[in-house]
Amino acid sequence: MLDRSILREDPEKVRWALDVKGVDVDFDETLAIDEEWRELKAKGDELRHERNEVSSEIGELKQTGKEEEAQEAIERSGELKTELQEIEERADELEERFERALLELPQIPHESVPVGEDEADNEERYREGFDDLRDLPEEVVPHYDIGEELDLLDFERGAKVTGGGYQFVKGDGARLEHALIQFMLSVHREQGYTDVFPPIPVNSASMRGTGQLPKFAEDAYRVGARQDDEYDDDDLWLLPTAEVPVTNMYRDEILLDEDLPLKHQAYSPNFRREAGEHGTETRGYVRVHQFNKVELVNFVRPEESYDRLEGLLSEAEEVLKRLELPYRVLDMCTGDMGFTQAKKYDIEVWAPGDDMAEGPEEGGRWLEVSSVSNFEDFQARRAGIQFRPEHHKSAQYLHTLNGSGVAVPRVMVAILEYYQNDDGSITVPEALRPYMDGQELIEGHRPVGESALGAGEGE
RNA sequence: GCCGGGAUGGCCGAACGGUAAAGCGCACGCCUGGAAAGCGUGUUCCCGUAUGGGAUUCUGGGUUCAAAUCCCAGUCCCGGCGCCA
Repeated sequence: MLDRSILREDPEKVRWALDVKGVDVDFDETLAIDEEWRELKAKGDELRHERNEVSSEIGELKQTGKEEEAQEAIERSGELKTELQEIEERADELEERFERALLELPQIPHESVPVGEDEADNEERYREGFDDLRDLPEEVVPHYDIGEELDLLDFERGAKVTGGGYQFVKGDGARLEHALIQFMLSVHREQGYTDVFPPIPVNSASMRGTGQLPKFAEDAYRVGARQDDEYDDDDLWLLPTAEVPVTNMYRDEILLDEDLPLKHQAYSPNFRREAGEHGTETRGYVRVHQFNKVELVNFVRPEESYDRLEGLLSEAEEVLKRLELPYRVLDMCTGDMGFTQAKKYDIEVWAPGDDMAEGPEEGGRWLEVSSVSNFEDFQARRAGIQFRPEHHKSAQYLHTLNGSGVAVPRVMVAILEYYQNDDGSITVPEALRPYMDGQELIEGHRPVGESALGAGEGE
């Protein structure tokens, strides 16, 4: 949420943000609402002042036994009440509209962000890990095929048990995923993160605090209600990212200066409806309705947030470096950045299995595994998270940042493809072996059930 | 799930229909060679350049000229009973 004073003092800046982020709202109307509200508010305050005076007069008159005069004053008070009601009703309505409009204004991008329309305008900052690539098989088999061949991924049964977009990860695949999670958590623990195991359902107030609501209701799963039912603050949703519970952990609180910077990491499943995403990327373990992620959340002093953004980026990168997976880092442009962010980097890992037009020269494709963002005080203001710079001073909004400690499934994809061997087995990255009882190779399993027979995979 | 009690500033805590005490903490000022103590002022949000005004006792409704206070609904906390990995 933007500070309302910025709308009054520098509306052009807001207009610019709307333009470069490609957000379409009637900003002039919002300004007009604010103006009219202030007028009514002043008038209402005046009437209320009068009424307060009359009211305390009544108190005095009653106590000194002047019943008649008191009666007169009571009548006068009644008149004021009617008048007030009219004005305040109108003012309340305007304020509500203003608040709602305020929630739909996006964060203003930082001056260092490249201006652009869509992903084509993102700027690549650098690549890592391409100098010393592994020897790959002639044809790298895409993860969804090799995952099924080795019986590590099972999309059909996931669809049977739950629905399309859900999957079973099995055997060594499941072990690999567990290992990845534990590995990430310990890397970040070394970097000074405190572990948090968050609740999975979160209420609407939390979803609003981090910016998922009201604009993105259709992307999240409702709990105990129909998707399109109206919702209030206490209604529940399945978390789309652990950012929601972890950031909102301190909602409506004031932290102490010595608490900062505060670094939390949270492993959780994430639930996304991916509404309207059909046709693009529905295959495999890349865009699914439920996936695991280790999320990094930082609470910092405002003047430190941009340094911390760089720190957060390298903390997230560390995971890929230690896994020796090639990747690149993008500076996201204004149009591709998202509603809540002031600046954002994406980390994309190289998955060599599927050649795609947008991929690197080596073939394969890029997979976004992490977004590292600075929200400045946008979320803090929505969620009411403040800190006290010095014990005496008044509280001010802190800055929040977050980054995926990389999304687990897409790293699984990269491992299944990049660590693939000629004989169709998968080498376990060295960094993960301690988390898999020293296992070095994944050779797959014999599938269970007669449906596998026809595919030539059975006995 | 049922029954009972509760929610007031950064913290503690009074007022229990007449318009939100006191204390602690913290800051500023006075005092001091300096500090402590002491004294004074301040310490939520909104409108206003400002004098100033308004709002605010968990949230939302209601009763009343007037609600922290009474009534209804909800949320959370505490205690008891029940159920339960």
